Parts: sequence; C-alpha cells; structure tokens
Amino acid sequence: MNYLCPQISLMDFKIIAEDKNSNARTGIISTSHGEIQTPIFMPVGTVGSVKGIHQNTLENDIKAQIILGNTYHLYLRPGVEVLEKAGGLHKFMSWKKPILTDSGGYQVFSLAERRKLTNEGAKFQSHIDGSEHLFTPENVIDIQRVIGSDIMMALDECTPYPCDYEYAKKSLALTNLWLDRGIEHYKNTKPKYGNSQAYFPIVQGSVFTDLRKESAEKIAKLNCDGNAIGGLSVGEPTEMMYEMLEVVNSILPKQKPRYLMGVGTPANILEGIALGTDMFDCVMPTRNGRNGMLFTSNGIINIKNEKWKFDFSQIAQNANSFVDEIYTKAYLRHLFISGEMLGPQIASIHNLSFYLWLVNEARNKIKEGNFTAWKEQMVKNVSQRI
RNA sequence: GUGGAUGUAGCUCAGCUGGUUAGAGCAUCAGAUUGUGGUUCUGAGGGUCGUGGGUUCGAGCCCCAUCUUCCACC
Repeated sequence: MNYLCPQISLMDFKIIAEDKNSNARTGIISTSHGEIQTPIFMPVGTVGSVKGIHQNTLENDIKAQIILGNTYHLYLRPGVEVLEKAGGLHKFMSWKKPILTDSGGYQVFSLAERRKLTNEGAKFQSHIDGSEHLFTPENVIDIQRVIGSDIMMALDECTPYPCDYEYAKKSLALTNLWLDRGIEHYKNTKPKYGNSQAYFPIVQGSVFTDLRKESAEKIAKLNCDGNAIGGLSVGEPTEMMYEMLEVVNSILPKQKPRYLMGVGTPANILEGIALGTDMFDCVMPTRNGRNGMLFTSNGIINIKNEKWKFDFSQIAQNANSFVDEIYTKAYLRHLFISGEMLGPQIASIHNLSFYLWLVNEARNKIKEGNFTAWKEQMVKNVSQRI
C-alpha cells in the first residue's frame, strides 16, 4: 500500500557486506546513469559546476561517482527554460554519471531574503535580484524533472539550531505535509529524458528524539528508494548529531540507502558510516579548500601558514591525487598568498580526492571485516591539526 | 642659490582650535567555514609621529635649527 517509489524509479540498492562491530555496510546503488558504490561522498556542484574543477578531472582523477546540483540555484540561474532546451543538466554540464539535486529547501532558509512559509509552500526573494518566487512540494519536483537528476529531494524546512521544541514540532508537521503532497506529485509525473529519477524524503525533528522518531517512522513507511536525514550539522554539538543519527538510522529501512545531508568533516563521515549511513555531501572539501584548508590522512593543514614557506615536500605523503605528487607545500602556499586561482583548484582536487579515497577505504575495510578498528584510528588521525 | 610644499605602521594616507592609551585601508600573521558566500567573517602583531632643541601643566599639531623628497623660479 505504501510501496510507492521503486515501481516508478527503478533505482536499486544492494548491500554487499556489513560490518560486525558497527552498523556500517557497503553496497551498490544502481541508477540509469551508472552505479554508485556506498558509502559514498558526493562532491557539491551547486550551480552545475564543482567550483574550479573540470568534469574530466572530477571523473578520472577525483573519481567522483555522483555529484550534487541545487534546485534553488539552478532554478534562479540559468533557469528551467535553458535547462529544458539543453536537454537536462547532465547534457548541459557534460556529466554522464549520476546527479542528486537538493530541493532548495535549505537555500530558502539560508540565502533567500524575505521568506514566508505557508502550507502552500515557501515564498522567498531571490538572493540574486530580489525577485519573488514560490517553491511548493510540487513545483520543486517539476524543476527537478527538468534538471533530470537521478535523485530528487523533497522540499523540507531545515530547522535552525538552537530551535525550541514547539517550533521544531510545527516545522516537522509542515515538512510532513509537504512530503505527502510531494509523494503524490512524484507518482503523477514522469522523467523527461528517459532516465530513472528517485525521490528521497527527508527526516527532520531538530535534536528532539521523539520528533526524530516520529519523522523517521513516517518516512520508513513510505518505502522510498532512499531516505535522507536533514537538519543536522547546523550548529548542534557533534555528539548530539551522532545521537540523532543513531535514533533515525535504527528506524529507517535497512535495505534502502541513507543519506546524511550536508555532512561533514572526515571524522563526521567515518562516524556516520559506522552508524549505518551510506551517502554524504558537504561543501567543506571545496569551500575550505578554496580558503587554504587541506584534509589529509594525517590531519588538517592550513597551507597559508608561514611554516610551509620553505617546505618543499609534496602536498600529502599518502598521495591520493596527481596534485599531491607534482606540487609542493611551498608552491601551493605561494599560490594562495599570491591569490592565484590555481591554488584553490589544487586544494579542491586534493580535498575531494582525499574524501573519495576515505570512503573507498571505508568500503574496503567493511568488506575485509576490520572497519571499526581502522575507523577509530583514522578518526584520531584526520582530526588533528598539522 | 631663492621661494613653496612634504616627512605619522611594511605601503598609501587620516589625525579638528595643542588635551586621555596616535587611527584607517591594504599588506603580514593567525582563526572561522558542514543540503557552497571563490572577492566572506573574526582576531592579532606592527609606531623613538624624519632628527635635535625650545615653548607649554600638556606637542603628531606651535617656534627654531637641521636633514629627506618634490615643485617653481633664478
């Protein structure tokens, strides 16, 4: 009766191995744009571009298996007309692998000028030109149909932190109302370009266990192709995020991929995997990379620091990317200090390569059966500052 | 040589009629960044106010000398 999504989308998820000492698992998501090995990190390409990175670098060097686009941004620019005439985002940006699009709910709350939430949807003003727009659970699906993303996200309200219980409860009720309408509209619409398009609902409920449970239980019953956890890593203590994740993952169906939205640091991702999460996205490797922060298996480097001025060693000892081997710390620092655009590009390639390496290692360790011990050590390593 | 202007943080400059701990931008150094702000945010260090005298309760500011740099005129 609630078995809605798989019949329509044809997306498949197969678990290959499970860790004995944690809830970590590794598997494969199949889409019509190819397979995704989980756990996976998805580079963020908000406006149809992973900032500073060519698509061929993304595919061949970084080995990204799926990237993100954003409905809010793409709807404002270039707009649905361009995207439709281009034949969808895949063609428009020359990316053949899967794309997941966020619905824009988060952006309405973080970027838009004046916003007003009603049962109908979210009315907001563009951060670009101030023009007024309305997102509804239905039209964000229509826009994502035009984009042609392999995974579409439901419109939700991302609650801020801190957030009082009453607000969180009301907010969840609105997100749930929007979700029911979204599911209905999803059933009644079709992909435009022949590829399968899954629809992921989003668990909310702030940091309140009962609200999170209520939200996860509702969503579990929908039996969609995958399920997302939103409203975390918005300022709450990390431990609280893990607690919520544990509660939610114990309820969301095991045989469906679980997507923790917007997370996070390398340590966050490793802990998230241990708690049974399969998909992650975060701007951190690219945004922080653009500002000179490098993530490595030995810890975090601020490449702008003076101590690297005469350090002619390669960027990272455990090279996960060609940039690690051919460039030195001193040179990369010089590029940043000089404001050269090659600096942020190299740092972004390095960071994304490291993130993709990290989840690949996690997959290997889960298959080999020694994930937990490896994870414990790695969390310590990646969290220290060099 | 004469006349005029100028000198304050690494750089470019504010600094009122003489009044408390001399400021800004850039640069430097460091921090932040979690469903994207590449140009964002925060903090820190850095000064014998050209030099030497003087006036004054008190001088970056007034007076004298001297040096620097620039301009004009002989």
